[in-house]
Amino acid sequence: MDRRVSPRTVTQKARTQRLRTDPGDKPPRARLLVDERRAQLLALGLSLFGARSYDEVSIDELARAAGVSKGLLYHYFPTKRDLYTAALRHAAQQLLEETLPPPDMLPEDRARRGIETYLSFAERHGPAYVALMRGGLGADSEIVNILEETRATIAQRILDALPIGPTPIVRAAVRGWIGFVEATALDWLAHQQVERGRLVTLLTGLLVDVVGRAAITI
Amino acid sequence: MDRRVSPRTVTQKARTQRLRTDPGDKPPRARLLVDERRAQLLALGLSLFGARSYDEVSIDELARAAGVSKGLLYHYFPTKRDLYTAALRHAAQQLLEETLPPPDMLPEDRARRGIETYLSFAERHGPAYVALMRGGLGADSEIVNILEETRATIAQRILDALPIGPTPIVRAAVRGWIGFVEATALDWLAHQQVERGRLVTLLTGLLVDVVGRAAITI
DNA sequence: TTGTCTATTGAATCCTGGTCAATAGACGCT
DNA sequence: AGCGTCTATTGACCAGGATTCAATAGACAA
Repeated sequence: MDRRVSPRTVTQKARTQRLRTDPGDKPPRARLLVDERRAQLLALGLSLFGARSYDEVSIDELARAAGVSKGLLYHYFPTKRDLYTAALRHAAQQLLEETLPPPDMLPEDRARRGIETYLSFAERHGPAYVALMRGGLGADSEIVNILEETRATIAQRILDALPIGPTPIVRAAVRGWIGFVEATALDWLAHQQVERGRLVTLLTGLLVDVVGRAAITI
Repeated sequence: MDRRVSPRTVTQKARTQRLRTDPGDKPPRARLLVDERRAQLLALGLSLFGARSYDEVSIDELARAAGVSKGLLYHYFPTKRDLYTAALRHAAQQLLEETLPPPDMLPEDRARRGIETYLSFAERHGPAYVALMRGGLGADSEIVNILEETRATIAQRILDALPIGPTPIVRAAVRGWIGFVEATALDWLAHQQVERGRLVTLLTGLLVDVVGRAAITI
């Protein structure tokens, strides 16, 4: 990936005609603030990577959809993978922010609120949520880590609220419960066969079951 | 991907020298039966794609590892993705075969046996199992389908054994439980912090909890 | 031995990820 | 207003990996 490109022999004529291919047909360059442009590209990346798999979305397509050149994409993100990673990380951070319950709630209400806001996020950010969930499916360690760190944060919120200390099996059970939540959330997004409130009730009740079961599993 | 290649202008000299670059250094062509060759390529694909991510494994590398030409790979599988897909499908079929409990068992014992054989498969086929679960970066719909069909088959085995009819929420709960199993299986493979029998007991007990909870969730 | 079928090959082609020199937008200063 | 500076933006170019394709050789039957 660190390619040594051969020196370019640029003729005098090519030099003067560079970037001047029929300028009459092109809109003028639109220069944005760095933050604005970066945010635009992240949102677009999430949108496209949420709808199709990573290698189905080419840099060319991303550039066309954003109305910019490929070179600009590389100005902001060193590689296509970096854009993908940044977009997923952005979605993960949003998810964690939006699912953090108020600290003055009772633990039982916090769990329910957390699950409610989780499903709400999944619904409002449909493709971005799917991209995040599927991104973690890859074997690329950096991207798996984004999702695993997100899960670990959520797990820690749960463990912090438990009246018992976290044994390995309780940790594993909480991790499994998060897998349960993700599977039902994706199933729910895809099929919409269960009413949301009912799903929240199921997930909340199951958290208690899971922890209880794990605590007594010898 | 359906590329129209321009007609090749092959000189008379190039035509007679085709496939004749220093034949003294090459082993003779080894022609295999179609089934044998295909099975070889699937096993190799699973091995390599299980160890590294999809786009880290090139067609060149696959060909070299198999001791064949790139052209042969394309003779058997239309694209690199098709080889990948076929390999995953093969792993999924193996998983379903090896986790099917004997039909004359009691339902409770079937569930435990199913879970035991599932974890056993995950352990024995480590990287292949992980590849199946992770499917590749932002897995495309065909690959997601392989995994979803596998899960649906497992879910149907569970639902068939239930004394109650499957309402949408029971279906969702069973789907969630499968998510739970997968999450804990992957966690267990990665960290080995819980003894396997204990995990089996947890998962078996939780299946009862999950179904019971779903049945009463109004 | 000859003919036929097709698995196998390696060179050629193309597309996508990435590079890079030139340019133009934006701003500050005189 | 004009000039200088910085850098976002561009489009042509490049290389490697995915794919194509015409030629060849292995295997079998007559």
